[in-house]
Amino acid sequence: MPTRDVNEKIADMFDTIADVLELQGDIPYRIRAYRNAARTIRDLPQPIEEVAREGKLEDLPGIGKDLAAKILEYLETGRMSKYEEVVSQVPPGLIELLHIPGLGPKRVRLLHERLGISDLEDLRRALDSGRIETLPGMGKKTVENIRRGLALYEASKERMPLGRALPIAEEIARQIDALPGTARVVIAGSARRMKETVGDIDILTIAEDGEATIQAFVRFPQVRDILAAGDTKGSVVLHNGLQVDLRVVPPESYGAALHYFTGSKAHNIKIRTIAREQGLKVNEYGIFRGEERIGGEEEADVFRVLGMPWIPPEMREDRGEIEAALEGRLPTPVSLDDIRGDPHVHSKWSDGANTIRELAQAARARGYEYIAVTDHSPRVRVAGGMSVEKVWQRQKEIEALNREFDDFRILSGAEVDILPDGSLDYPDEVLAALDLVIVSVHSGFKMSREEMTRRILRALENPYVHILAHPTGRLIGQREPYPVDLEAVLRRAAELGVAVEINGYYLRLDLDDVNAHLAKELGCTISLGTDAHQVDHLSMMRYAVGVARRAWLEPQDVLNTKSLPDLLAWLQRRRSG
DNA sequence: GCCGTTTTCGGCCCGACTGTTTTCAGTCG
Repeated sequence: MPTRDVNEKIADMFDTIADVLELQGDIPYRIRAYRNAARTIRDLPQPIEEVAREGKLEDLPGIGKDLAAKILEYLETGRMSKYEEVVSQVPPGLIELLHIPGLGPKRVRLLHERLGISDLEDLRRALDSGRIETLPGMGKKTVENIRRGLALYEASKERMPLGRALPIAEEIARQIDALPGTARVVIAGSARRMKETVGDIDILTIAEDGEATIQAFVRFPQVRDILAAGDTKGSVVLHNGLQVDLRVVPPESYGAALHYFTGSKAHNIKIRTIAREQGLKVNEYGIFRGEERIGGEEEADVFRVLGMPWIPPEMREDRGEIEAALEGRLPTPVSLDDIRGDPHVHSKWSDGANTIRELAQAARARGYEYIAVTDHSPRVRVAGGMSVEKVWQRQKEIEALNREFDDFRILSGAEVDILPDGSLDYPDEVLAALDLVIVSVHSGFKMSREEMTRRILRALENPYVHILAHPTGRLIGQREPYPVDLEAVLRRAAELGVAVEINGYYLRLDLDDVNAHLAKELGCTISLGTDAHQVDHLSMMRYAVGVARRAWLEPQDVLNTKSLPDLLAWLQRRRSG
């Protein structure tokens, strides 16, 4: 069975080939070609084997005759001779050194050729012995930078989940905003694009006195190390290890700089290429025709001069958004304002921290029309799963609460465990009495791909099921997705009218952006749920929306953009049909 | 190595910062 694991594998091989070619001083354009191809394959929603089978490898952007042949070779033989050839030419540990900030191909090569440094351990020893300073072009400061780069690399091998990093960034932005002379402040970079993890935080500001702003910034209490502090740029590492860069930009360049520092890099490259074709130049200072500045104060200027509408940051990954914008078919992605309720919330009846009343009040205060309280079923013992008896008791409480509200509705729901054989953890008569039934896998992850697929497919067949939650079970930075033929699951869900979830809990974000896009293409309805276990978690809806926007989902693709009457009709549809 | 209503060769995004350079190389975003 083809899987996207193979995509990852081939993308990694191409990236490694690019690394080695860099070390060998090959021409930059060939190196870039490998990197572009790696990115294309990594972002591909379907297994590359399918593309290969249809003979469409060369239709993929950045894949030509040569790379298509290499992919085919790997798919057919399990090996790629170019990869094996280049990898055998360098010591295995040398490639990793390229990933240390401050070390590029030239310096790694110098270290290797002159000092015999071949891996992290060699580098650490050479730093301690002071030998590196004897090399040409390696002064004390460069060596010190490499030392810091090594520490940074080891400390931050893992990127920080967006749900941790964004609140930290927002707090720092607030502190900058409170400084005297700050006119504007905005978070840019991958955090603005709502990428599921971020490597560092980029913040832009317009300030009267750049130097004073930077000096204040590097003295914020969260700061552990100051990496740079000039009059337009400051760079720090916080106590939690997160790197934050602050840039002071002039008002006339604000929009151009915001676009530039939001990225992604691939998106920016394509924008600049298109600008060049039109005889324009786009950089972080503005948009220029010859010497003449024709825009740059607002971000929309960048897109307008190139003849396209403003593209939402979450879509700027060079996954076709620029072409879509130019052709006037850029979707308007779902936004937080479109969300009318939260269909996945836990109360004290299972492992939630708050009462149903507290959850309802918090949801109502957010402007929602409804929530579904979806406590766990008994099998999930660690989560205080509800016995059938408790389901009936809870039902009474919900009915009583609903009589108190005339502009808000609590739906009685459950997150029902999918047992290893694919049956559900409540009998049908209980499911039938619930307004909204979520199903999900919480245990028995270690089955084969075929068994897991069969298990989930069987659960979907139950006519009382409305939503499949966190369909891959992954936890960012903690647990890989369980093996499953996700495409088969999504296909069947679309046929049966079962919605699939983008779980907004910051460690889940499951489905992810690529799979959520695939789900849309296959015709699935998608439910954005927070899986909140306390009232504060209701705010994680913004992460679910972020993933949805990265997946190009529009309001009509999303279950909980429906009004309460429309939602109730949708919930009834499968049961009555 | 890819790509093409400026096509099959000759391009390929581009500026800043840092350190060590005496005019610029290496790295980064």
